[in-house]
Amino acid sequence: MATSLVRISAPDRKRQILAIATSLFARQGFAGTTTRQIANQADVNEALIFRHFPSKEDLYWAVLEAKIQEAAPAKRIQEAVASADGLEVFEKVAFEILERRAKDDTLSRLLLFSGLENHKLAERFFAIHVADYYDRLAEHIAHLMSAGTLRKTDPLLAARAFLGMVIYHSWIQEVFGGKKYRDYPVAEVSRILAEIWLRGMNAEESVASPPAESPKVKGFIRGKKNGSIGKKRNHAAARS
Amino acid sequence: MATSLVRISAPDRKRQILAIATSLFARQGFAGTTTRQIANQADVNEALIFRHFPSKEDLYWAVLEAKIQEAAPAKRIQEAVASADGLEVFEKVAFEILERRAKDDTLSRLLLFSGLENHKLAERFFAIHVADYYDRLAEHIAHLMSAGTLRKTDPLLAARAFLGMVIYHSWIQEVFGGKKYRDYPVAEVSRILAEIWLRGMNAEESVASPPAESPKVKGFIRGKKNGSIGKKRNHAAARS
DNA sequence: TGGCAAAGTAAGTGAATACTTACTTGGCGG
DNA sequence: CCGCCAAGTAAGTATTCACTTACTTTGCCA
Repeated sequence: MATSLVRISAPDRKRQILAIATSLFARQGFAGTTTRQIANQADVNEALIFRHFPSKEDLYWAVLEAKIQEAAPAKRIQEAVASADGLEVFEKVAFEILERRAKDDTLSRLLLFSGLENHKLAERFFAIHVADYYDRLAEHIAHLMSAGTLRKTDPLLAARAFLGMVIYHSWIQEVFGGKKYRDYPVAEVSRILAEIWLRGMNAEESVASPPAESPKVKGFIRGKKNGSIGKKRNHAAARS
Repeated sequence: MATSLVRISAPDRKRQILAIATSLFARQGFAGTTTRQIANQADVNEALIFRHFPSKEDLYWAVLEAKIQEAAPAKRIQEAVASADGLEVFEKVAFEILERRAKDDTLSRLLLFSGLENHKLAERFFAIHVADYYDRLAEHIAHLMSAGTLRKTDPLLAARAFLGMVIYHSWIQEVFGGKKYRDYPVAEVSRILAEIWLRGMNAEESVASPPAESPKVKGFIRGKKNGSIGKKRNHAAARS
Protein backbone atom coordinates (compact mmCIF):
# COMPACT_ATOMS: atom_id res chain seq x y z
CA MET A 1 0.00 0.00 0.00
CA ALA A 2 2.72 2.42 0.89
CA THR A 3 4.76 1.08 -1.94
CA SER A 4 3.80 2.05 -5.42
CA LEU A 5 3.99 -1.44 -6.79
CA VAL A 6 6.22 -0.85 -9.75
CA ARG A 7 7.18 -4.00 -11.56
CA ILE A 8 10.76 -4.31 -12.57
CA SER A 9 12.68 -7.22 -14.02
CA ALA A 10 14.33 -9.38 -11.41
CA PRO A 11 17.94 -8.56 -12.39
CA ASP A 12 17.19 -4.84 -12.35
CA ARG A 13 15.54 -5.06 -8.96
CA LYS A 14 18.47 -7.05 -7.68
CA ARG A 15 20.88 -4.43 -8.89
CA GLN A 16 18.84 -1.69 -7.29
CA ILE A 17 18.77 -3.45 -3.94
CA LEU A 18 22.47 -4.06 -4.19
CA ALA A 19 23.17 -0.41 -4.90
CA ILE A 20 21.11 0.80 -1.98
CA ALA A 21 22.57 -1.80 0.33
CA THR A 22 26.03 -0.70 -0.75
CA SER A 23 25.52 2.86 0.24
CA LEU A 24 23.88 1.94 3.53
CA PHE A 25 26.52 -0.60 4.52
CA ALA A 26 29.18 1.91 3.61
CA ARG A 27 27.58 4.59 5.76
CA GLN A 28 26.60 2.52 8.75
CA GLY A 29 28.45 -0.74 8.63
CA PHE A 30 26.97 -4.21 8.70
CA ALA A 31 25.70 -4.17 12.26
CA GLY A 32 24.37 -0.66 11.94
CA THR A 33 22.24 -1.37 8.90
CA THR A 34 18.87 -3.12 8.97
CA THR A 35 17.18 -4.98 6.17
CA ARG A 36 14.09 -2.88 6.76
CA GLN A 37 16.09 0.25 6.12
CA ILE A 38 17.24 -1.15 2.83
CA ALA A 39 13.73 -2.16 1.88
CA ASN A 40 12.31 1.23 2.75
CA GLN A 41 14.92 3.08 0.80
CA ALA A 42 14.33 0.82 -2.19
CA ASP A 43 10.61 1.44 -1.77
CA VAL A 44 10.04 -2.27 -1.73
CA ASN A 45 8.67 -4.84 0.66
CA GLU A 46 11.27 -6.29 2.99
CA ALA A 47 10.42 -9.80 1.89
CA LEU A 48 11.60 -9.03 -1.59
CA ILE A 49 15.13 -8.61 -0.37
CA PHE A 50 15.14 -12.17 0.84
CA ARG A 51 13.81 -13.33 -2.46
CA HIS A 52 16.97 -11.98 -4.09
CA PHE A 53 19.48 -12.64 -1.33
CA PRO A 54 19.13 -15.56 1.04
CA SER A 55 20.34 -13.61 4.06
CA LYS A 56 21.60 -10.25 5.17
CA GLU A 57 25.09 -11.62 5.28
CA ASP A 58 24.83 -12.88 1.73
CA LEU A 59 23.73 -9.44 0.68
CA TYR A 60 26.75 -7.96 2.40
CA TRP A 61 28.94 -10.48 0.64
CA ALA A 62 27.46 -9.50 -2.68
CA VAL A 63 28.11 -5.85 -1.96
CA LEU A 64 31.77 -6.46 -1.25
CA GLU A 65 32.14 -8.77 -4.19
CA ALA A 66 30.66 -6.21 -6.55
CA LYS A 67 32.91 -3.49 -5.26
CA ILE A 68 35.98 -5.62 -5.77
CA GLN A 69 35.00 -6.29 -9.34
CA GLU A 70 34.23 -2.69 -9.98
CA ALA A 71 37.40 -1.27 -8.53
CA ALA A 72 40.00 -3.76 -9.73
CA PRO A 73 42.76 -1.75 -8.12
CA ALA A 74 45.69 -3.94 -9.00
CA LYS A 75 44.91 -3.67 -12.64
CA ARG A 76 44.71 0.08 -12.42
CA ILE A 77 48.08 0.29 -10.77
CA GLN A 78 49.61 -1.96 -13.34
CA GLU A 79 48.29 0.28 -16.05
CA ALA A 80 49.72 3.31 -14.34
CA VAL A 81 53.08 1.61 -14.02
CA ALA A 82 53.05 0.67 -17.65
CA SER A 83 51.87 3.97 -19.02
CA ALA A 84 54.06 6.32 -17.07
CA ASP A 85 57.78 6.00 -17.13
CA GLY A 86 59.76 5.44 -13.99
CA LEU A 87 59.20 7.93 -11.26
CA GLU A 88 56.25 9.67 -12.74
CA VAL A 89 54.12 6.80 -11.60
CA PHE A 90 54.05 7.90 -8.03
CA GLU A 91 52.43 11.22 -8.49
CA LYS A 92 50.05 9.63 -10.90
CA VAL A 93 49.06 6.90 -8.51
CA ALA A 94 48.62 9.37 -5.68
CA PHE A 95 46.48 11.55 -7.85
CA GLU A 96 44.33 8.70 -8.98
CA ILE A 97 43.77 7.39 -5.46
CA LEU A 98 42.94 10.78 -4.06
CA GLU A 99 40.62 11.80 -6.83
CA ARG A 100 38.76 8.57 -6.93
CA ARG A 101 38.23 8.69 -3.21
CA ALA A 102 37.25 12.32 -3.21
CA LYS A 103 34.50 11.51 -5.67
CA ASP A 104 33.22 8.47 -3.87
CA ASP A 105 34.13 7.33 -0.42
CA THR A 106 31.92 4.25 -0.27
CA LEU A 107 34.76 1.95 -1.16
CA SER A 108 37.04 3.26 1.56
CA ARG A 109 34.26 3.12 4.07
CA LEU A 110 33.30 -0.42 3.14
CA LEU A 111 36.89 -1.41 3.40
CA LEU A 112 37.35 0.15 6.80
CA PHE A 113 34.10 -1.19 8.17
CA SER A 114 34.68 -4.67 6.92
CA GLY A 115 38.13 -4.68 8.42
CA LEU A 116 36.94 -3.43 11.77
CA GLU A 117 33.81 -5.49 12.00
CA ASN A 118 35.88 -8.47 11.19
CA HIS A 119 33.48 -10.33 9.08
CA LYS A 120 35.52 -13.25 7.93
CA LEU A 121 34.55 -12.31 4.45
CA ALA A 122 36.39 -9.09 4.90
CA GLU A 123 39.67 -10.90 4.90
CA ARG A 124 39.36 -11.82 1.29
CA PHE A 125 38.10 -8.40 0.39
CA PHE A 126 41.05 -6.97 2.18
CA ALA A 127 43.62 -9.30 0.72
CA ILE A 128 42.51 -8.55 -2.81
CA HIS A 129 42.04 -4.90 -2.31
CA VAL A 130 44.89 -3.77 -0.18
CA ALA A 131 47.56 -6.41 -0.19
CA ASP A 132 47.51 -6.80 -3.91
CA TYR A 133 47.49 -3.10 -4.34
CA TYR A 134 50.80 -2.46 -2.76
CA ASP A 135 52.36 -5.74 -3.69
CA ARG A 136 52.04 -4.45 -7.19
CA LEU A 137 53.54 -1.13 -6.33
CA ALA A 138 56.30 -2.78 -4.32
CA GLU A 139 57.23 -4.78 -7.36
CA HIS A 140 57.75 -1.65 -9.34
CA ILE A 141 59.72 -0.10 -6.54
CA ALA A 142 61.95 -3.13 -6.29
CA HIS A 143 62.70 -2.72 -9.98
CA LEU A 144 63.67 0.89 -9.55
CA MET A 145 65.90 -0.14 -6.69
CA SER A 146 67.85 -2.68 -8.57
CA ALA A 147 68.12 -0.26 -11.46
CA GLY A 148 69.80 2.12 -9.05
CA THR A 149 67.17 4.79 -9.38
CA LEU A 150 65.97 4.40 -5.84
CA ARG A 151 68.01 3.59 -2.80
CA LYS A 152 67.58 0.19 -1.33
CA THR A 153 65.28 -0.58 1.51
CA ASP A 154 62.48 -2.99 2.04
CA PRO A 155 60.33 -2.40 -1.05
CA LEU A 156 57.14 -3.46 0.66
CA LEU A 157 57.73 -1.08 3.48
CA ALA A 158 58.62 1.68 1.07
CA ALA A 159 55.44 1.04 -0.87
CA ARG A 160 53.46 1.06 2.31
CA ALA A 161 55.06 4.32 3.34
CA PHE A 162 54.00 5.91 0.10
CA LEU A 163 50.47 4.58 0.10
CA GLY A 164 50.28 5.42 3.77
CA MET A 165 50.89 9.08 3.14
CA VAL A 166 48.30 9.14 0.41
CA ILE A 167 45.58 6.96 1.85
CA TYR A 168 45.84 8.34 5.34
CA HIS A 169 45.40 11.81 3.94
CA SER A 170 42.38 10.66 2.01
CA TRP A 171 40.85 9.01 5.07
CA ILE A 172 41.32 12.09 7.15
CA GLN A 173 39.79 14.28 4.50
CA GLU A 174 36.93 12.16 3.23
CA VAL A 175 36.04 9.73 5.95
CA PHE A 176 36.77 11.70 9.06
CA GLY A 177 35.56 15.03 7.83
CA GLY A 178 38.91 16.76 7.66
CA LYS A 179 37.92 18.67 4.59
CA LYS A 180 35.34 20.53 6.59
CA TYR A 181 38.23 22.30 8.23
CA ARG A 182 40.49 22.60 5.28
CA ASP A 183 40.23 21.42 1.74
CA TYR A 184 43.41 20.52 -0.06
CA PRO A 185 43.47 20.52 -3.86
CA VAL A 186 44.11 16.98 -4.98
CA ALA A 187 46.69 17.78 -7.63
CA GLU A 188 48.77 19.79 -5.19
CA VAL A 189 48.70 17.14 -2.56
CA SER A 190 49.65 14.43 -5.02
CA ARG A 191 52.64 16.41 -6.16
CA ILE A 192 53.82 17.29 -2.69
CA LEU A 193 53.44 13.83 -1.24
CA ALA A 194 55.07 12.17 -4.21
CA GLU A 195 57.91 14.63 -3.96
CA ILE A 196 58.53 13.94 -0.30
CA TRP A 197 58.61 10.25 -0.91
CA LEU A 198 60.72 10.45 -4.04
CA ARG A 199 63.33 12.64 -2.41
CA GLY A 200 63.25 10.32 0.55
CA MET A 201 63.95 7.35 -1.65
CA ASN A 202 66.38 9.04 -3.96
CA ALA A 203 69.52 7.04 -4.66
CA GLU A 204 71.79 9.97 -5.32
CA GLU A 205 73.99 9.60 -2.30
CA SER A 206 75.50 6.29 -3.15
CA VAL A 207 76.21 7.51 -6.65
CA ALA A 208 77.51 11.02 -6.40
CA SER A 209 79.11 13.08 -3.71
CA PRO A 210 76.39 14.12 -1.35
CA PRO A 211 75.49 17.67 -0.50
CA ALA A 212 77.04 18.88 2.69
CA GLU A 213 74.35 18.04 5.14
CA SER A 214 73.19 14.79 3.79
CA PRO A 215 75.56 12.66 5.81
CA LYS A 216 74.40 14.47 8.84
CA VAL A 217 70.90 13.22 8.38
CA LYS A 218 72.02 9.83 7.44
CA GLY A 219 74.51 9.43 10.21
CA PHE A 220 72.11 10.86 12.62
CA ILE A 221 69.51 8.34 11.88
CA ARG A 222 71.66 5.34 11.49
CA GLY A 223 74.29 5.95 14.03
CA LYS A 224 73.37 6.84 17.51
CA LYS A 225 70.40 5.26 18.95
CA ASN A 226 70.34 3.38 22.11
CA GLY A 227 69.36 -0.19 22.49
CA SER A 228 66.85 -1.65 20.21
CA ILE A 229 66.84 0.98 17.55
CA GLY A 230 70.32 0.77 16.21
CA LYS A 231 70.42 -2.69 14.88
CA LYS A 232 71.37 -3.08 11.33
CA ARG A 233 69.87 -5.19 8.75
CA ASN A 234 70.33 -5.85 5.13
CA HIS A 235 67.25 -5.45 3.13
CA ALA A 236 67.51 -7.66 0.24
CA ALA A 237 64.51 -7.78 -1.96
CA ALA A 238 61.63 -8.94 0.12
CA ARG A 239 59.27 -11.69 -0.79
CA SER A 240 57.79 -11.08 -4.11
CA MET B 1 21.71 -17.20 40.60
CA ALA B 2 23.92 -17.55 37.61
CA THR B 3 25.90 -14.62 38.85
CA SER B 4 28.03 -15.08 41.90
CA LEU B 5 26.69 -12.01 43.66
CA VAL B 6 29.92 -10.36 44.60
CA ARG B 7 29.48 -7.01 46.20
CA ILE B 8 31.80 -4.30 45.06
CA SER B 9 31.85 -0.61 45.79
CA ALA B 10 29.94 1.45 43.28
CA PRO B 11 32.96 3.29 41.83
CA ASP B 12 34.84 0.03 41.39
CA ARG B 13 31.94 -1.59 39.65
CA LYS B 14 31.55 1.45 37.45
CA ARG B 15 35.19 1.24 36.47
CA GLN B 16 34.87 -2.45 35.74
CA ILE B 17 31.85 -1.94 33.51
CA LEU B 18 33.64 0.87 31.76
CA ALA B 19 36.67 -1.28 31.12
CA ILE B 20 34.66 -4.14 29.68
CA ALA B 21 32.55 -1.80 27.60
CA THR B 22 35.72 -0.24 26.26
CA SER B 23 37.09 -3.48 24.97
CA LEU B 24 33.76 -4.53 23.48
CA PHE B 25 33.08 -1.23 21.77
CA ALA B 26 36.60 -1.27 20.43
CA ARG B 27 36.16 -4.76 19.02
CA GLN B 28 32.64 -4.50 17.67
CA GLY B 29 31.72 -0.86 17.45
CA PHE B 30 28.72 0.81 19.00
CA ALA B 31 26.06 -0.81 16.88
CA GLY B 32 27.69 -4.22 17.11
CA THR B 33 27.81 -4.30 20.89
CA THR B 34 24.83 -5.07 23.13
CA THR B 35 24.35 -4.08 26.71
CA ARG B 36 23.63 -7.68 27.53
CA GLN B 37 27.01 -8.67 26.20
CA ILE B 38 28.64 -6.16 28.47
CA ALA B 39 26.63 -7.36 31.44
CA ASN B 40 27.46 -10.99 30.77
CA GLN B 41 31.13 -10.31 30.44
CA ALA B 42 31.11 -8.29 33.64
CA ASP B 43 29.22 -11.18 35.27
CA VAL B 44 26.58 -8.74 36.41
CA ASN B 45 22.92 -8.19 35.84
CA GLU B 46 22.10 -6.04 32.87
CA ALA B 47 20.08 -3.65 35.00
CA LEU B 48 23.16 -2.72 36.94
CA ILE B 49 24.66 -1.14 33.88
CA PHE B 50 21.77 1.27 33.70
CA ARG B 51 22.17 2.07 37.34
CA HIS B 52 25.65 3.38 36.55
CA PHE B 53 25.07 4.79 33.09
CA PRO B 54 21.73 6.25 32.04
CA SER B 55 21.90 4.83 28.53
CA LYS B 56 24.05 2.82 26.19
CA GLU B 57 25.05 6.00 24.44
CA ASP B 58 26.12 7.60 27.68
CA LEU B 59 28.25 4.58 28.37
CA TYR B 60 29.85 4.94 24.98
CA TRP B 61 30.46 8.59 25.70
CA ALA B 62 32.12 7.69 28.96
CA VAL B 63 34.35 5.18 27.20
CA LEU B 64 35.57 7.74 24.69
CA GLU B 65 36.00 10.39 27.35
CA ALA B 66 38.11 8.07 29.48
CA LYS B 67 40.30 7.11 26.57
CA ILE B 68 40.95 10.72 25.70
CA GLN B 69 42.02 11.43 29.22
CA GLU B 70 44.19 8.38 29.38
CA ALA B 71 45.99 8.91 26.12
CA ALA B 72 46.60 12.66 26.12
CA PRO B 73 48.47 12.44 22.85
CA ALA B 74 49.27 16.09 22.38
CA LYS B 75 51.07 16.20 25.66
CA ARG B 76 53.12 13.17 24.73
CA ILE B 77 54.18 14.69 21.47
CA GLN B 78 55.10 17.91 23.15
CA GLU B 79 57.28 16.00 25.54
CA ALA B 80 58.94 14.20 22.71
CA VAL B 81 59.57 17.46 20.92
CA ALA B 82 61.02 19.00 24.02
CA SER B 83 63.17 16.08 25.06
CA ALA B 84 64.72 15.23 21.74
CA ASP B 85 66.61 17.75 19.74
CA GLY B 86 65.66 18.64 16.22
CA LEU B 87 65.32 15.78 13.87
CA GLU B 88 65.53 13.02 16.37
CA VAL B 89 61.94 13.65 17.27
CA PHE B 90 60.58 11.95 14.22
CA GLU B 91 61.97 8.54 14.78
CA LYS B 92 61.05 8.84 18.39
CA VAL B 93 57.47 9.78 17.65
CA ALA B 94 57.15 7.00 15.12
CA PHE B 95 58.51 4.50 17.59
CA GLU B 96 56.21 5.64 20.32
CA ILE B 97 53.12 5.51 18.14
CA LEU B 98 53.95 2.11 16.76
CA GLU B 99 54.87 0.54 20.04
CA ARG B 100 51.89 1.89 21.89
CA ARG B 101 49.59 0.63 19.20
CA ALA B 102 51.25 -2.73 18.97
CA LYS B 103 50.66 -3.23 22.67
CA ASP B 104 47.06 -2.10 22.63
CA ASP B 105 44.91 -1.45 19.63
CA THR B 106 41.73 -0.50 21.45
CA LEU B 107 42.39 3.18 21.07
CA SER B 108 42.91 2.99 17.32
CA ARG B 109 39.85 0.83 16.94
CA LEU B 110 37.69 3.12 19.01
CA LEU B 111 38.91 6.02 16.99
CA LEU B 112 38.20 4.35 13.69
CA PHE B 113 34.82 3.05 14.73
CA SER B 114 33.70 6.33 16.18
CA GLY B 115 34.73 8.13 13.04
CA LEU B 116 32.96 5.70 10.78
CA GLU B 117 29.84 5.26 12.84
CA ASN B 118 29.56 8.96 12.94
CA HIS B 119 28.41 9.41 16.43
CA LYS B 120 28.45 13.14 16.84
CA LEU B 121 30.46 12.62 19.93
CA ALA B 122 33.15 11.17 17.77
CA GLU B 123 33.84 14.55 16.32
CA ARG B 124 35.16 15.86 19.58
CA PHE B 125 37.05 12.68 20.23
CA PHE B 126 38.55 13.01 16.83
CA ALA B 127 39.37 16.69 17.07
CA ILE B 128 41.22 16.20 20.31
CA HIS B 129 42.90 13.05 19.36
CA VAL B 130 43.96 13.46 15.81
CA ALA B 131 43.83 17.10 14.90
CA ASP B 132 45.68 18.21 17.96
CA TYR B 133 48.18 15.48 17.48
CA TYR B 134 49.50 16.67 14.19
CA ASP B 135 48.90 20.32 14.81
CA ARG B 136 51.51 19.91 17.45
CA LEU B 137 53.87 18.13 15.15
CA ALA B 138 53.25 20.61 12.37
CA GLU B 139 54.28 23.38 14.67
CA HIS B 140 57.61 21.73 15.26
CA ILE B 141 58.05 21.12 11.58
CA ALA B 142 57.31 24.74 10.78
CA HIS B 143 60.08 25.70 13.18
CA LEU B 144 62.55 23.43 11.49
CA MET B 145 61.54 24.90 8.17
CA SER B 146 62.17 28.47 9.10
CA ALA B 147 65.44 27.41 10.69
CA GLY B 148 66.44 26.07 7.31
CA THR B 149 66.77 22.51 8.48
CA LEU B 150 63.84 21.30 6.46
CA ARG B 151 62.76 22.48 3.08
CA LYS B 152 59.61 24.47 2.86
CA THR B 153 56.26 23.05 2.12
CA ASP B 154 52.94 23.12 3.87
CA PRO B 155 53.86 22.05 7.41
CA LEU B 156 50.47 20.55 8.12
CA LEU B 157 50.65 18.45 5.02
CA ALA B 158 54.20 17.42 5.80
CA ALA B 159 53.14 16.41 9.29
CA ARG B 160 50.25 14.47 7.89
CA ALA B 161 52.53 12.75 5.44
CA PHE B 162 54.75 11.61 8.25
CA LEU B 163 51.98 10.47 10.56
CA GLY B 164 50.30 8.89 7.58
CA MET B 165 53.22 6.61 6.91
CA VAL B 166 53.38 5.60 10.53
CA ILE B 167 49.72 5.30 11.42
CA TYR B 168 48.73 3.63 8.20
CA HIS B 169 51.39 1.03 8.78
CA SER B 170 50.11 0.50 12.28
CA TRP B 171 46.53 0.14 11.08
CA ILE B 172 47.49 -2.38 8.49
CA GLN B 173 49.49 -4.39 10.97
CA GLU B 174 47.35 -4.24 14.07
CA VAL B 175 43.83 -3.54 12.96
CA PHE B 176 43.68 -5.29 9.63
CA GLY B 177 45.73 -8.28 10.56
CA GLY B 178 48.73 -7.51 8.41
CA LYS B 179 51.10 -8.90 10.98
CA LYS B 180 49.66 -12.32 10.44
CA TYR B 181 51.38 -12.26 7.08
CA ARG B 182 54.51 -10.45 8.07
CA ASP B 183 55.66 -8.94 11.31
CA TYR B 184 57.90 -5.92 11.13
CA PRO B 185 60.06 -5.04 14.13
CA VAL B 186 58.88 -1.71 15.43
CA ALA B 187 62.31 -0.17 15.87
CA GLU B 188 63.27 -0.97 12.32
CA VAL B 189 60.13 0.42 10.87
CA SER B 190 60.41 3.62 12.88
CA ARG B 191 63.92 4.15 11.64
CA ILE B 192 63.14 3.44 8.03
CA LEU B 193 60.01 5.53 7.86
CA ALA B 194 61.60 8.45 9.66
CA GLU B 195 64.52 8.22 7.30
CA ILE B 196 62.37 8.32 4.21
CA TRP B 197 60.50 11.31 5.47
CA LEU B 198 63.58 13.15 6.70
CA ARG B 199 65.44 12.70 3.46
CA GLY B 200 62.33 13.75 1.66
CA MET B 201 62.12 16.91 3.66
CA ASN B 202 65.80 17.62 3.76
CA ALA B 203 66.69 21.20 2.83
CA GLU B 204 68.43 22.11 -0.42
CA GLU B 205 69.02 18.73 -1.78
CA SER B 206 68.92 18.67 -5.51
CA VAL B 207 66.61 16.08 -6.79
CA ALA B 208 67.08 14.52 -10.10
CA SER B 209 64.04 12.41 -9.85
CA PRO B 210 60.65 14.05 -9.96
CA PRO B 211 59.53 14.74 -13.47
CA ALA B 212 60.95 18.03 -14.57
CA GLU B 213 58.74 20.13 -12.39
CA SER B 214 59.91 20.13 -8.87
CA PRO B 215 58.64 23.51 -7.84
CA LYS B 216 61.52 24.53 -5.61
CA VAL B 217 59.75 26.82 -3.25
CA LYS B 218 62.95 28.57 -2.47
CA GLY B 219 61.63 31.87 -1.26
CA PHE B 220 61.10 31.99 2.41
CA ILE B 221 57.52 32.03 3.32
CA ARG B 222 57.93 32.91 6.89
CA GLY B 223 55.13 32.22 9.25
CA LYS B 224 52.52 31.62 6.67
CA LYS B 225 51.09 28.29 7.44
CA ASN B 226 47.71 28.35 5.87
CA GLY B 227 46.07 29.48 2.77
CA SER B 228 46.60 27.36 -0.26
CA ILE B 229 49.52 25.11 -0.56
CA GLY B 230 51.69 27.19 -2.69
CA LYS B 231 50.52 28.35 -6.04
CA LYS B 232 48.54 26.40 -8.46
CA ARG B 233 50.87 25.01 -10.97
CA ASN B 234 49.61 23.25 -13.92
CA HIS B 235 51.31 20.03 -14.31
CA ALA B 236 50.79 16.98 -16.37
CA ALA B 237 48.95 14.97 -13.81
CA ALA B 238 46.99 12.14 -15.13
CA ARG B 239 43.34 12.45 -15.37
CA SER B 240 42.56 8.83 -15.76
C1' DT C 1 -8.83 -14.00 -23.97
C1' DG C 2 -7.49 -16.79 -20.44
C1' DG C 3 -4.08 -18.86 -17.70
C1' DC C 4 0.14 -18.86 -15.33
C1' DA C 5 4.53 -17.82 -13.80
C1' DA C 6 7.08 -14.03 -12.33
C1' DA C 7 7.00 -9.94 -9.29
C1' DG C 8 5.37 -8.21 -5.34
C1' DT C 9 3.21 -7.90 -0.71
C1' DA C 10 0.70 -8.24 4.15
C1' DA C 11 1.16 -10.02 8.14
C1' DG C 12 3.21 -12.46 10.70
C1' DT C 13 7.47 -15.58 13.62
C1' DG C 14 10.49 -16.09 17.59
C1' DA C 15 14.44 -14.12 19.19
C1' DA C 16 17.02 -10.07 20.58
C1' DT C 17 17.12 -5.25 21.53
C1' DA C 18 17.53 -1.17 25.12
C1' DC C 19 15.70 -0.11 29.15
C1' DT C 20 12.30 -0.48 33.70
C1' DT C 21 10.02 -1.89 37.85
C1' DA C 22 9.65 -4.02 41.84
C1' DC C 23 11.95 -6.92 44.58
C1' DT C 24 16.03 -9.23 47.48
C1' DT C 25 20.40 -9.37 49.62
C1' DG C 26 24.23 -8.22 52.58
C1' DG C 27 27.67 -5.32 54.94
C1' DC C 28 28.23 -1.72 58.27
C1' DG C 29 27.34 1.83 61.94
C1' DG C 30 25.00 2.26 66.15
C1' DC D 1 22.51 -7.79 66.86
C1' DC D 2 19.56 -5.08 64.26
C1' DG D 3 17.94 -1.84 60.99
C1' DC D 4 18.85 0.48 56.91
C1' DC D 5 20.50 1.59 52.61
C1' DA D 6 23.56 0.65 48.91
C1' DA D 7 24.47 -3.18 45.78
C1' DG D 8 22.45 -6.38 43.18
C1' DT D 9 18.83 -8.97 40.72
C1' DA D 10 14.53 -11.39 38.37
C1' DA D 11 11.38 -10.64 35.43
C1' DG D 12 9.45 -8.01 32.98
C1' DT D 13 8.13 -3.99 28.81
C1' DA D 14 7.65 -2.31 24.22
C1' DT D 15 10.08 -2.38 20.19
C1' DT D 16 12.95 -3.96 16.60
C1' DC D 17 15.52 -7.51 14.49
C1' DA D 18 16.22 -11.03 10.48
C1' DC D 19 13.54 -13.86 8.16
C1' DT D 20 8.95 -16.75 6.58
C1' DT D 21 4.45 -18.00 4.94
C1' DA D 22 0.66 -17.55 2.48
C1' DC D 23 -1.40 -14.63 -0.40
C1' DT D 24 -2.28 -11.03 -4.47
C1' DT D 25 -1.18 -8.64 -8.65
C1' DT D 26 0.54 -8.07 -13.30
C1' DG D 27 2.57 -8.74 -17.82
C1' DC D 28 3.00 -11.87 -21.43
C1' DC D 29 2.02 -15.19 -24.98
C1' DA D 30 -0.44 -19.42 -26.74
